[in-house]
Amino acid sequence: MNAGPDASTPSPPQPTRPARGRSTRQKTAVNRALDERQDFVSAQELFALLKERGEQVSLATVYRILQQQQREGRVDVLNPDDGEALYRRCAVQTHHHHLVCRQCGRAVDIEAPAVERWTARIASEHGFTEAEHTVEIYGTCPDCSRP
Amino acid sequence: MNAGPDASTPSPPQPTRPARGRSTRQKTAVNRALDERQDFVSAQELFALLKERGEQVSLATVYRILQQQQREGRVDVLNPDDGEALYRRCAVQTHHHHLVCRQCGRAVDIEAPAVERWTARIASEHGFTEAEHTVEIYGTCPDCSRP
DNA sequence: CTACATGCAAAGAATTTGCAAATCA
DNA sequence: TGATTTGCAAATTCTTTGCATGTAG
Repeated sequence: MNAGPDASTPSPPQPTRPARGRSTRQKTAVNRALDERQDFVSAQELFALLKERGEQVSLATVYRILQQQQREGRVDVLNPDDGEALYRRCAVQTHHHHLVCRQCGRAVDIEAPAVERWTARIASEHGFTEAEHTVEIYGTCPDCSRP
Repeated sequence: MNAGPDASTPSPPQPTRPARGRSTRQKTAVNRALDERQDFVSAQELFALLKERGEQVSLATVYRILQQQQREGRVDVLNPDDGEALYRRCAVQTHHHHLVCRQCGRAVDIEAPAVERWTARIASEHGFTEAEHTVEIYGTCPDCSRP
């Protein structure tokens, strides 16, 4: 997507694209859950969470809403090795990375212009074009490592 | 990129465990294919490739061999967004990253001590322990971008 | 009213697993 | 021989889709 990591771009005053489509009970519920729990969660977890809470939203709809928001750039997505995608409503809308807790999904947004520049340089040095990159750090957060 | 014998490296943590288990026709075939085609391929592609070539190996076995080698640290695995894991026999056995062509799977090994240090620092600054990271660069290689 | 949203169940895909038969050492 | 390996098919998981019905605007 982002072909030229341009860290020097001044934060554009265009935060969240206005939510598309109609406003429905389901979207509201999903959004509320995402806003409250600002940790990475899987679609299935989110679904369980909503159900537990009494909200009636089908799993398919959760997936649909999630991918719609992904398209709109309103949620960040992670693809860990274990085959379950993780979603999160991020504070920052600009390109950034994450330091994620494996246990609870809690995450810290990381911005690192130096890394952006580095990846761009590596790619161009090897003649690769349209470079994108993936940089995520996984660990155990202070709370979860406390015995 | 340069992964050559580094005499100055302090005793490297024994990465290449001797191939385990028995040697079989199937393992030989899979290994040969992996060694020849040193690009990232999915299990399914590898399976098709072997079949095409006349080698008789079942898909399940390809998966089993691949995950065994992964455990042994003999292949690197990538988890792109599109849900298919990609495997590759790497020249380097030490920790490194990749610059991968989206089209053909061709990859360049990248070593970047600075990035390693950076991720470790970020994690510890936030009190995260047992930090690991994912750093991959995707792009279009010179050959594939040629019209 | 009518295009978009949702629910449900079925479909898909990638990967794993149970188990009997084949095979390497 | 005897423990591994393999093949095959069935099972699992996460995710997507088809279609009839519901509903926001």
